[in-house]
Amino acid sequence: MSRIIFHIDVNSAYLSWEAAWRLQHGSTVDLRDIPSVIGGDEASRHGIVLAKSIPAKAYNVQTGESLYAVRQRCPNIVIIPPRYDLYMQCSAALIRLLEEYSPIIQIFSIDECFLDFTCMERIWPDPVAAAHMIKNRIKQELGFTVNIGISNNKLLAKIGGDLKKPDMVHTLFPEEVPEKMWPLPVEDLYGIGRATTPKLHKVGIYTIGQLAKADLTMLLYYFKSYGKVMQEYANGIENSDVASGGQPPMKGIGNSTTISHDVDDKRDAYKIILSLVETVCMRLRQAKYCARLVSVSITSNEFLHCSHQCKFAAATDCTNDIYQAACMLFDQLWQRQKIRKLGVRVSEFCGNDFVQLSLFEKYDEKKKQLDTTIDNIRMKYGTRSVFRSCFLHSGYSPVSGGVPAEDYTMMTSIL
DNA sequence: TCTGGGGTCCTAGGACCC
DNA sequence: TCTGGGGTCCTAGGACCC
Repeated sequence: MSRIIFHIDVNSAYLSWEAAWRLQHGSTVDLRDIPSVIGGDEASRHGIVLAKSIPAKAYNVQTGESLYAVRQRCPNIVIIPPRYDLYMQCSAALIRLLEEYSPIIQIFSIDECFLDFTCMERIWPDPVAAAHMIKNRIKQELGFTVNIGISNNKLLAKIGGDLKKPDMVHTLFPEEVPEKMWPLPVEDLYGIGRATTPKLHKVGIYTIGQLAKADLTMLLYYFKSYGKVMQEYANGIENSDVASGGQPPMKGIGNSTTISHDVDDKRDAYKIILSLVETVCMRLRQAKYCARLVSVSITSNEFLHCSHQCKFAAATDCTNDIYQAACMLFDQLWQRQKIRKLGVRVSEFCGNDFVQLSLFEKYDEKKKQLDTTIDNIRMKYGTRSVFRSCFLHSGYSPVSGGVPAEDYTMMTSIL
């Protein structure tokens, strides 16, 4: 039996949520009606566009573009700082509403999800009418608009939902693919990004239709096994389930930060690394994992990127152990280049409910207790309530990097 | 480009082993 | 040694997504 899959996507999510909040709190201006963006703080070198209004789109404002460049073209642009806690709440409210329509929902990112509508046809025989009803309820009750794409699989539902925005319902069933999807530029296909697009152009493929009908031997020659996947996608072939059974286990936890000024002093770098390790380890312990692999990455002021990793003999969740490892990795990696951004990431998880005693290290119950105590204090009184003295008057934050909220997981790259 | 931060997956090349 | 072939693991980097 063929399935009915919805893809629900909040239009310009961050901006819509901020706009809706402001209207609900007495503002007379709807940010969605004027050239506006959600953007980071330029003074601390976080100045990029995170979301844009449709009037801003008329100035060709791109997500990820620098605010400086945007202001050159559009001097009257309104720039609003991001508020992630608001976005979490809006996202959660959206999911709660959608749960009234199907128990099978896959949260794909903070502003996107898939909903399996297959068995709902008895209650709502017309899925398109149901999608309109859902869309309109979201608009009325939550104050923001969504696009809903409908098809038999997640890939087509997602591409269909993107056809025309905002506040629209689209179908993209397999029989509609030649007419609705094949004329689109090839970069509109899920999985085709900045690097692959020019390569496809080079072999004469500009539209999804051309990719769908291209010679497979040629695709395999230029793109290896990915050539086959791309061609299947271009033909609308994809059959993964809407994965609603809880979130898939996390594979890694990482935090990184762009520093407000270039760093060329090792002691400064160590402080930033510690602040990142603090966040990473708190999240690690919260998830009840221990990690075996630690990796450190550096982005230079020239945007050159490098990374280095090492493995523990036994997995750990101890801030101090991971900090020591990260510093060693940094020493081995750093060639005295000016540092713009630093990152710390841990992976290769196992449960933390037992202690793997290494042959050569002594298990230290005190270290464990220290971490647990600090976690508890921070949970109760805030992340900045306890911190290491080296941060006093250092100008660096004792804890850096964001902590995604519990009830929302990042997307996975497999649909 | 005055270019963020959080993820996942894939691949090439080298080391090592049989 | 004028040096086979294949498997596995590890590492760094790159591609993609939101």
